[in-house]
Parts: sequence; C-alpha cells; structure tokens
Amino acid sequence: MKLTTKGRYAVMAMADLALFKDRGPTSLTEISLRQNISLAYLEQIFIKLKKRNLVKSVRGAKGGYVLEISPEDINISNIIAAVDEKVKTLNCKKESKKGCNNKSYKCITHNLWDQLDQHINSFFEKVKLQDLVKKTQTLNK
Amino acid sequence: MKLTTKGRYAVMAMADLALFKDRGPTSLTEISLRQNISLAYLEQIFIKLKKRNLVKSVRGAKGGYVLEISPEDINISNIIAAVDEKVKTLNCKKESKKGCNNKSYKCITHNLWDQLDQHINSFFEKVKLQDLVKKTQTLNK
DNA sequence: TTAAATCTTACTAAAATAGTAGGAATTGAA
DNA sequence: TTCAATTCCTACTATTTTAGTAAGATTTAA
Repeated sequence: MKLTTKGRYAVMAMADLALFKDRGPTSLTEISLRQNISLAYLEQIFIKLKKRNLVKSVRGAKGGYVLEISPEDINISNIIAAVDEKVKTLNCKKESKKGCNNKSYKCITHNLWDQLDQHINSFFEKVKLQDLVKKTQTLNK
Repeated sequence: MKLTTKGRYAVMAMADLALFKDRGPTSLTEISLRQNISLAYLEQIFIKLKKRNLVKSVRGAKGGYVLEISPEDINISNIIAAVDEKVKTLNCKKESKKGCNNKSYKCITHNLWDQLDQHINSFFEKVKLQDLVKKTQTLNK
C-alpha cells in the first residue's frame, strides 16, 4: 500500500507555493529546483490543480502559478483528489448489482476496507495546507 | 493510493479460515470457491502466511490450512505484513545520510506521510481477525 | 522581438501487479 | 497398493500502472 509520487509531488508543490505566496507568481522552474521534481511532470500536475481551481496560472514571462484559495482553506484531500489519486482500498464496486466477488453478497472484509478509506480520508481532511507551512509540529497534536 | 489484491486476498482468506475453523483443516480449493480467488494465487499467499506462523498446513488428502493463533490474537497488521504489503506512503529513506529529495533537509511534507503511515498502521493493529468474523458491526464503534 | 513561462498531446521505459503453468511431494482413504 | 486430493515450489508472463520524456504551440512582460 503506497501513495504514488503524483500525489506526493502535488502536495509538496502546493506547500512550496504556499511558502512563497507573497512573492507573486511562482514558476514551475523554481518549484522544480527547490523540490527536485521534473519540470515536465510538474506541468502535468498543475494542469490538474488548475482544473480544480486550487491554483490559477499567469502566462508569459514572469508568469507562474498562484494559490487560488488561502492555505487555511485547502486540505490535503483536495490536493490528492485533484491529481486523481483516489484513496481507495476497496475493490468492490458500490454501483454494481452484483456484490463483491461477483457474488450476491458483500465480501467478508468489505466493511473493513470501507472504514479504512474513511479513516484515511478524514486524516487528509483534517490537515490543511497551512499546517504544512507553519512548521510541522502543528501536525503532532 | 490503493491496497493491492494480495493484501486484500490474504485478509479475506484468513477471515474465511476463521469462519470455518471448527471443521478441521480448510483446503485452498474451498476458499478459492467461496471467496472467488484463483487457487494458484492463494497457494502463493499461504506459503507466506505459513512462514509467519499465522497458519499451519496439513498436507495430503483431506488436508488444508488451520489457524495457528486464535482470531482474537491476530490483527490485520500481522496479515498484511506477512504478505509483504507494507503500509508505506513515504518515499524518503530514514537511513540515508541525505535527506529527502537528495537534499540535506527533510522535504516539506515528510512528517505528513510519516504520520499517515502511523495512522493507518494503528488502524490495522486495532482490528482483530475476530472482529471481521463476528458480524462486522463491531467495527463501527 | 525575444526569452520565459504556461499549455497540450503523444509517446515510452521500467516496475509492479496479478496472476498462469507445470510439476513434485505428501497422505488419507478405497 | 493405488488414487485422488491436497500442499509445496519455481519459473514464467500478460497487463496495468507509474513516472516520467519529448516536442512543440501559445502567451506575454520586458
């Protein structure tokens, strides 16, 4: 069970953006250098963040990206979801008429995974971008 | 972010084993049919569960697998760990002299992932195999 | 006009996942 | 004694996902 780099990078990049938000637009080149993430890969990630209105772009020279919402109002969930990193440990489809395992009932462990999902999601919802920026101790409470 | 089938199957199979533990050894063929998991794949999974002493095998005709420990004493963590499904969202290596990102300091989000790991692990440690067997409501508290 | 930036689409190498396949060894029961 | 049901073991493989790379078009401040 692991989080993929896309989700991690997205959160790192957003945190970087929050950290330097007073300097005007931050270019992906800067983030790329500071966070050690490929520029082209960042570009793809930011397209998605923009679609979800988490950031807005300033095109052309001296351009870059700016947070669309203040760091207190963005939680990690928002970011992870934006780059399609679903927190999903369950395989069983809710929509399907059939239950899990192509049988007519839920698999034994159905509720377990369901609750794990909720658990992780609620963790991500509690943590704000702001928490990552103002020294990480805040997380430790 | 997702759990792979190997981890899920292992937990399902162990739950199945717990459910029918009074009937003597349960064969993988039975589990395969009930849980809809490929037999050959189950075999691989059970080799690992056996190595960790979670189950013991009875070879030959009428053989199968038996729980080595009672369902109250096995938690989900044990099972997931047995099949090498590490809960690991962090990429940064603790051992390395270098910090995350090949830089000399921790990445901004280091603590976040670290805490998510702990969060998930503590969830898995709290849930016993027994909880899955005696109607899943128990989980809902 | 130019350089720095975002935007867009297509491709791809590597790794992980989720198995299959084939057979050897063991053993209870007919 | 034989057979069928079972675990055990090792190797292979198709598919999917991940983590990018590549190439260029578009925009705009200076």
